[in-house]
Amino acid sequence: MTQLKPFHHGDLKRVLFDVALARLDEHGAGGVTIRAVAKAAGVSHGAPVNHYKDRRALLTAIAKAQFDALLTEIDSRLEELGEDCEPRIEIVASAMMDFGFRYPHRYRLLWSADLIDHTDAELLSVMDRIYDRLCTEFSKAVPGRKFDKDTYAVALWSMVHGYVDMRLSGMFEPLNDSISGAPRGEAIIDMFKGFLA
Amino acid sequence: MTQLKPFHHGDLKRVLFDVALARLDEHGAGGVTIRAVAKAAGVSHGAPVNHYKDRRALLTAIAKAQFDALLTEIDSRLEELGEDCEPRIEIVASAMMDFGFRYPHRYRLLWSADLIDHTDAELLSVMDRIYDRLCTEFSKAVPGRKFDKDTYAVALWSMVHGYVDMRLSGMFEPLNDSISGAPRGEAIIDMFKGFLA
DNA sequence: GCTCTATATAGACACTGTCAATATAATGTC
DNA sequence: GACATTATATTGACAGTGTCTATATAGAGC
Repeated sequence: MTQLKPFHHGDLKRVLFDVALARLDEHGAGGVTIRAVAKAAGVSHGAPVNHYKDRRALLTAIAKAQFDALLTEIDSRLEELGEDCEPRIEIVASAMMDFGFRYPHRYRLLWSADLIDHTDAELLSVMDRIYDRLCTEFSKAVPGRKFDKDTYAVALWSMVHGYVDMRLSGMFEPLNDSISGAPRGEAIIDMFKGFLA
Repeated sequence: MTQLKPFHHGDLKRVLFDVALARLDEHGAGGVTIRAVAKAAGVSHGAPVNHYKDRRALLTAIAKAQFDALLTEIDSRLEELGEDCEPRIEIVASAMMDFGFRYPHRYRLLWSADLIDHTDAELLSVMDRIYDRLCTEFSKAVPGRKFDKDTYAVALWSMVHGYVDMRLSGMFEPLNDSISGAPRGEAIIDMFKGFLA
């Protein structure tokens, strides 16, 4: 029998994660404090340490889950598209962009070196897999070019990341006008694609 | 006569700025606390409020100064080069990149929406002037192209910013191997230039 | 001399992360 | 069953933080 308020929560790790993610979306990473999360989860401020050793570990876990979700989304879109070579690079790029504009605080967290641990092995692993998707598409799309596929992949990912990051800082144009920040975002991806054609 | 420790510091605003900048370079933005800066400046923790109304204002002032310095550097390099059209875009891009790799914490601060005020009029003004430099070069370099100069400017700035930002997160390759992060950075700029040729 | 303003101090408040000591629940072992 | 061990949660403390208040002093204007 589960009591109304058992001493052992049972699923606290998951609840802490969910609460932290909700607070991230609503208040930004600054709103994800150990004490606020614990309070929202209905436990004392000392409870979370049993599941996340410190705030950094909690935020890193959230970041990792976001990269996982992004990779899943990319693979899902790629699979849906089949092996038509040409538009596949756009798919990877626009999936990243869509994610950034849909979840600005989550996206910002992914690149906050002061908040998460960018040397975490699992985090690096999923980032590498995303990077591999880009490289794979480029090695198919531009076989005999001046620069190697890594340069193309780095350039495109950099461009997409830089665009999202600067837009989230209010640069170029306000975010409100379109949820996906599409017009200019699509334009620069088109431009990049055009360069390869 | 200046006493050894006069009540009125006389130049506290400047000292606070300098101390804060030094702490930023050494410890990152997290090390720039009002109390630590006040202590290093030899005043009480309540003194800074007379010169910077809160921590955000202090960090925003520092950010503004960095953009000013970057613009000055860009203009200096452009002037040195003369009106040869072709390599001027590279100059703007590499000046940004050099700044980012030389002063990682300063660069990171420029895009920390939670730490500085990106609606500050003076800040926006100097950012606009940097953006204008890019646009000017593109309007000279690519007169009759498929995309307007803003798209090129946004794309290049995004690419450069994204590359620096991700490298500062440890992405792609370690920062240690070269202070300027040059090889891949030069490659992606070359690639962009090549697209326009 | 005086007043007014700018500037600095000191203390308080409500937060924060993290650690240590303690208490309780759950699990494994006999 | 009883007992020891481990996992989990509570509570309190500590050193920080930004920011607000009340207070004190310096300097400038008259």
